[in-house]
Amino acid sequence: MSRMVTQIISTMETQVSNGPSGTSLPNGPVISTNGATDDSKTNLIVNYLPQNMTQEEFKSLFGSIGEIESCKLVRDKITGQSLGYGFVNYVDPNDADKAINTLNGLKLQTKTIKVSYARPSSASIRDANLYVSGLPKTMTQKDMEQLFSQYGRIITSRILVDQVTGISRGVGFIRFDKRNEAEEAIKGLNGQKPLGAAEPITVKFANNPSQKTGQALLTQLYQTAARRYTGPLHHQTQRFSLIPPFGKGPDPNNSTKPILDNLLNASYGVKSSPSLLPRFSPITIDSMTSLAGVNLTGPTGAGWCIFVYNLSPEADESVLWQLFGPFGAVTNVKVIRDFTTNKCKGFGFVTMTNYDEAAMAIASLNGYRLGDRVLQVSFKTSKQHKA
DNA sequence: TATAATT
Repeated sequence: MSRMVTQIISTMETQVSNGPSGTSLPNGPVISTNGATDDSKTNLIVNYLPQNMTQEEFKSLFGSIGEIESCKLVRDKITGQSLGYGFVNYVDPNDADKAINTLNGLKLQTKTIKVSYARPSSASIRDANLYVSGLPKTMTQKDMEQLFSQYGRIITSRILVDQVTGISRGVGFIRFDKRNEAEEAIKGLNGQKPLGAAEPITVKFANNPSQKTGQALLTQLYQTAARRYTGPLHHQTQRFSLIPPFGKGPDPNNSTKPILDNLLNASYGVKSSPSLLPRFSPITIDSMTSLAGVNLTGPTGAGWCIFVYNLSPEADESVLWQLFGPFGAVTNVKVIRDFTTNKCKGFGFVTMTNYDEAAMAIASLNGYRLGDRVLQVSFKTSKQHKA
């Protein structure tokens, strides 16, 4: 089980822009002559969202750009689990454009989200994802795209690499715009040797990632349950009580602990965080919070409120998302602005769901140099509240 | 030899 956690595969992906089609208007919803609304310039698809991100967090993140007409985090119909992508339809096409420019590539926990225009929904674009294996280890993502591009428009491509060495694992994925393009690629390339390759490649339709093995689903259950608990870290394993499918010995608590430790450590999101981060140390975090957090407001409803001081007058919400997003679930960010000038008054607030992630963010970002300023970051206290 | 891309 713990092996599955360490098996996270690092990948590279081309960011393909799905440009909106049709003529462009400066503002407002586009109404075609038949009365149907054309949302091609306002509707976005967001991919590679963290597994634990909620609909509320999703809305909060994209709502910080502009007024949203509608948004939806897509979930598995049966399990209710996030499928890792969603849609945001803005009122104003300019905000959709702004969202792509400011949020595409944003790092959230272990993910780098992708924000692009949604293609018009249709049956012809479904099931157009191919799984490719037996690729020469020297073949790059560009090489692979070049090979497949003769069969149609490529939406995404990816070659899986060993996380430690960075060397290609010889397998990858190609998503075409249309299913029939994917079919043609299979006909043309399955069993063929790429230019100069020793072995033929296998090209077939990819399995649907939502069709998981029982064990993978159980892992996911554990992750979800573990992240929901927001107490101090050293209490986490002893308070945790999801046992039956995992316990092999007479004391399921003991046999479960190492698994949980792995899952919890994997959930800190430290790996993808800025290089300035110190190594994770539960003792440091705990002593810091117990000494400095005398007047902690605590997890009031939504989560743990963090006070961020010494932001520049130009700071905006996206800065706070970028700073705190890598550490875990962020439910809300707010930059406090002067009423008349609309400039940041030098501080803001961030709400995070989980105590351990909030503590990690504070430990890492307090004293962080942002431009020519040094940030002060702490749990919000009642004293600061009055100020 | 397996990633969360169409509501």
